[in-house]
Amino acid sequence: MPDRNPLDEAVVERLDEHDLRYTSGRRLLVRGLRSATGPVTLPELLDLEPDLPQSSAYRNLALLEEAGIVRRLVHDASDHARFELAEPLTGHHHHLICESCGVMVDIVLDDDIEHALDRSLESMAASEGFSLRHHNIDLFGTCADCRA
Amino acid sequence: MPDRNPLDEAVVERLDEHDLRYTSGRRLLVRGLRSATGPVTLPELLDLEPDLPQSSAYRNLALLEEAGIVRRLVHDASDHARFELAEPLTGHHHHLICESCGVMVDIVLDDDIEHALDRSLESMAASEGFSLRHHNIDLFGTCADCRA
DNA sequence: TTTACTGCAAAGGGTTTGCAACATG
DNA sequence: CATGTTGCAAACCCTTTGCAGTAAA
Repeated sequence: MPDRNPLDEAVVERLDEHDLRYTSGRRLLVRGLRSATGPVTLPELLDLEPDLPQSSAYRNLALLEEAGIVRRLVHDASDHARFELAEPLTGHHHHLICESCGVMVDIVLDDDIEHALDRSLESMAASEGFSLRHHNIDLFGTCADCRA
Repeated sequence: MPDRNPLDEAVVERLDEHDLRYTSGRRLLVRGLRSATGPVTLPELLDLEPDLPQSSAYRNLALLEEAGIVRRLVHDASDHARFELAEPLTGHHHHLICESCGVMVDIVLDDDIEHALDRSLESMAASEGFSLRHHNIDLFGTCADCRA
């Protein structure tokens, strides 16, 4: 098995834990997701990797999500779900979303803001009786192209 | 028209601006949304207000959204969209979501955290060429009932 | 009385699944 | 070879819409 890189290693490890094989279709999915600059819809993914049949792509994205390799997102303005590689493989980040064209871009906040926020969110959750697992921040606005 | 309260006044004002009437079905929707402790799905709303027919409820929620009275949310874990009264009528807030049962609860953050965050998010957006309109924070965890 | 609105039933459309053939380890 | 996986096509299910009748201002 040539061409192994750190991301593939991590993917294979998670696949093994779930008795899943790293088939050619799953390789294409991972390659397509990695080549994107943010979460992509299924049509966008099929456009990046045209050899993927739709039903297998959906089926494998669901399996990869269960294995902790993929994260599925839904965004109010789009009919399609969006997919990205999971944070353990890519690092904690948030999303900037253009309300005009729907494009989604990854962003990373300063550590000190993240920490201050974590503390505040933790206490809010506790006061409602929740145990907190993680948080999302979505920023909505208009991208440079759509304002041009 | 008796029984007007401040919320109804604000609703009527927005309806008028959009040439929409405050019909009995729309009153039931607003009453149902107001009685909930967080965003609700359509089945939940029909359960709160059983006299609402499904198609009219969906149709009116869409119109009320256009009029700035209702906000529609989609949440990864649920097949159904969720609806709440829009922030101009209720105030800025975020959501705490139970990953086990799907329930959504409104929360309000401290002003100083909101302001620090606003500044940070604004500069992130600007560095990507976006003009920022608003932000969402979703907290995911497990509610007290589901941990019991 | 004009125009918006209602509710039923049927269609729409992204996503999921049954099944028989195929690949992987 | 035993078991996971594929891809087509059909089903699913939340949501939307056409239409003929009704209610609001």
